[in-house]
Amino acid sequence: MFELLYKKITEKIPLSEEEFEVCKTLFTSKKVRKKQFLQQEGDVSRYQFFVNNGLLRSYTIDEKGVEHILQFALEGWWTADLYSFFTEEPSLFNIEALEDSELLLITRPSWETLLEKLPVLERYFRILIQNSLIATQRRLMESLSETAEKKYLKFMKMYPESIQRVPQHMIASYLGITRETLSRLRRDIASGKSSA
Amino acid sequence: MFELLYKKITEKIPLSEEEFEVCKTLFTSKKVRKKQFLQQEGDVSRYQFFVNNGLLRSYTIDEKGVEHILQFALEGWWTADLYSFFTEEPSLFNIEALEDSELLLITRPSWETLLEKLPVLERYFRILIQNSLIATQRRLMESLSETAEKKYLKFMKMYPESIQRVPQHMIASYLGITRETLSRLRRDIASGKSSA
DNA sequence: GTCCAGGTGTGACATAGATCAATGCTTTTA
DNA sequence: TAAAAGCATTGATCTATGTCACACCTGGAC
Repeated sequence: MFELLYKKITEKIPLSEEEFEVCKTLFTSKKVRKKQFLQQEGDVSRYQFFVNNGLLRSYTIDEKGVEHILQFALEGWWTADLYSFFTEEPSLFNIEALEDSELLLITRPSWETLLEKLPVLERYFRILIQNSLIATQRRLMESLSETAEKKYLKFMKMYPESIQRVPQHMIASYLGITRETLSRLRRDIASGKSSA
Repeated sequence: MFELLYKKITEKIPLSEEEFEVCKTLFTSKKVRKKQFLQQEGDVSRYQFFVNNGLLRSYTIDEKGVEHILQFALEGWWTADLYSFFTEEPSLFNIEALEDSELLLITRPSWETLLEKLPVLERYFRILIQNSLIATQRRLMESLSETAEKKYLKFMKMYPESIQRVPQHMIASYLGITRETLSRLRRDIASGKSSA
């Protein structure tokens, strides 16, 4: 149940098994089925989610009804709406299981307790968030400077596993293009007509 | 020299003046003139910068020679290329003063020392980076879903001070549009022809 | 087995924003 | 105080990508 989380934490910081026992008391586990929602737009975000196995996505819906995917979360990843989780303002994001998944959940009060009891985890979370910031900044710069095709090729390189497990129209939504455009540029890449 | 930094830190976490003395020994200060570079693409990023006063920008240049601005940094803000700073890989970013500025600089070794001596700062940096991540995620979602005009109007609301101090073509570059498009949409907004 | 929802592909057309080119400010610099 | 550099604006035109509409395929639900 907690092996993956322990592994992930100790990849970044040293933590004894005894210390880790505290974690076990503060998380709850949850199984969800494909298509199940963990959080919906308008709710206050009550949990941070750690994915033991399965696959989640978080996304917003704009005024025109178009979905925009912020993040896919695979095994070993965290996901949450940090803004809503910390401010208790209603969330703009939906979080949905794309596959049957097993998750670890932590509430805000438990999270505070966790950091009080194991202040060394401040460092773990700092590193985690820092890597997430670096990746998001890169994605932002690419979304401003690259063509649709280059963004797709980079995505394929960066997340080959997601390409297999996620429907194309969601990858399009993650990249900020329409499914039609993605379909066409895939055809061009396959036929060698593209710049790739 | 250090008042603003002390103020900013104690806004987020408690820190006595005695503890803060450690900081004073680990930062160096630097004055730069408008247009001066603090870091150039290809360099390994040696410092994190805290802006005491003045204004910096960090940006990349794509293959076509177009600039894309990642961040403006006003008084009280931090800026750095975190990826290069931590991995010692060459940076993709240029950091340049847009006004004469006074900065505090910290090197990687000093930063490590700082966190060893004052582990409570892990929390400060975690909160800082977390807020930066939340803002960057929002900017990314907006860049994928909003029109040029809406992005500009939101920018005006969010950073009215930057609008005054930064040339328009740089705001355009931050928003991911051309200076011509920004000029035109400003005209439309002013004349009331826009949706605003 | 049949039906239907979810997913993908593709053609015809529309459009937001980019590109190119020229003009006239204003500010810096020498 | 003149020249140069930086900046904003505007018109004409181009283009990558979006929009709309429809066809086809597949796998699970019944």
